[in-house]
Amino acid sequence: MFDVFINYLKSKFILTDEQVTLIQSVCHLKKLRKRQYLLQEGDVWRFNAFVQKGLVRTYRVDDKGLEHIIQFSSENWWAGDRYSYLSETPARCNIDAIEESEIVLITKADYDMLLETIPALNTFARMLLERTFVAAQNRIHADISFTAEEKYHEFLKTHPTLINRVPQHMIASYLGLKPETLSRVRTKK
Amino acid sequence: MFDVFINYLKSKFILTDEQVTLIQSVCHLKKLRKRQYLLQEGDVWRFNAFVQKGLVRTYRVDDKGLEHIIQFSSENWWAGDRYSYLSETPARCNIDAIEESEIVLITKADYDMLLETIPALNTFARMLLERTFVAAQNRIHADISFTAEEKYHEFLKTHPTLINRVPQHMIASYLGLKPETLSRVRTKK
DNA sequence: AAAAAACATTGACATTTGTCAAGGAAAATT
DNA sequence: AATTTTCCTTGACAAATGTCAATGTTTTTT
Repeated sequence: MFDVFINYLKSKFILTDEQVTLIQSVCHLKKLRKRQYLLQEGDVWRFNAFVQKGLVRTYRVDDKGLEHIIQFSSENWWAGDRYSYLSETPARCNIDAIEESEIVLITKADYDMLLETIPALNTFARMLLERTFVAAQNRIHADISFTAEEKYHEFLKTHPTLINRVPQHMIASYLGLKPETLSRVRTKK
Repeated sequence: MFDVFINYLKSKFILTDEQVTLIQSVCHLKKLRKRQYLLQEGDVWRFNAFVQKGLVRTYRVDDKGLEHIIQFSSENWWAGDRYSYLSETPARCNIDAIEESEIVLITKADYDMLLETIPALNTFARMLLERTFVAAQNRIHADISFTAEEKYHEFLKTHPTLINRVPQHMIASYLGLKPETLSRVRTKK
């Protein structure tokens, strides 16, 4: 049931059988249909969420009703609204499924317990956060430096597997472009 | 000599006198003149750097020689190229002083030792990283969603103290705008 | 105090990107 | 298989932002 998740963890650091059992005991499986919300704006996000299968998006909606995609999370990635999680305030993000998905949820209390009990998980979690931050800074760099065309090619490089799974207008949203602009950028080359 | 740094740490968590002494024993003070490099592209970044006084910028230079500012770090903030630090590869960022500055440097080896020796520092470092990541995501959101004018007002809100210390063309660079555009945005209101 | 360098503003114009509307293709649903 | 919905593309035009050049100001250096 949590095989993908456990294998992911095992590929990152060493786990004893007891630790595996402990982790599994706090995991909850959530299945999402396409378009189903994992988190809706206004609710507090209280989990660590790992995508075992499928693809979800994290996005915000502005005053004009436009969606702006902050992140895609496919298999073996994490999803969530870290701000809501840390501050325990209502989320400004929505998360929903682009494809039918399978998510492993662990509550904050359980996750903190795991961090304390399993030192290797703690170390891994920090490394993951560090790398995630580096990726975020690279994206900022692209956002402030690149033209529409360069942004698109950067996306192809950094997310090669997503191109065929994510509708183009969502890639445009992620890049801060209008769908028409992305369409033109793509045909130009 | 490291008073500002030690007071910063003490304001974040409790430190014993021995821990203070230990920390001080691995700190190095670096004074920067205006425009002096703290890190130059191509060198490997090997430190944790805390700004005690002054103001530095982290930026990248593109093919056309244009500078794109990733981050400003003033008193009581950190600076560095985390990617270079983690991967021990040549930095793509430059860091230099906007004002005469005073930086506390701790090497990676010493910093890791501190993390292991002082559990409260470890916890604090993770919390700091988490909050920094949230801030980075908020900036991404602004970059992909806002108009030039909105970006500027967001900057006023999130960095109120920097407006009078950072030349406008650098704020423009941070926001991904041209200096002329920022100038026009400012006078329009 | 004078000279030099860096900085900000403005105008005229170019380019990029966005907007709106329409049509057709692809995918999901019935 | 038919229908509906979502998605992508295209054209004509609008708006936002960038480019270039000139000028005056401020700040830094000498």
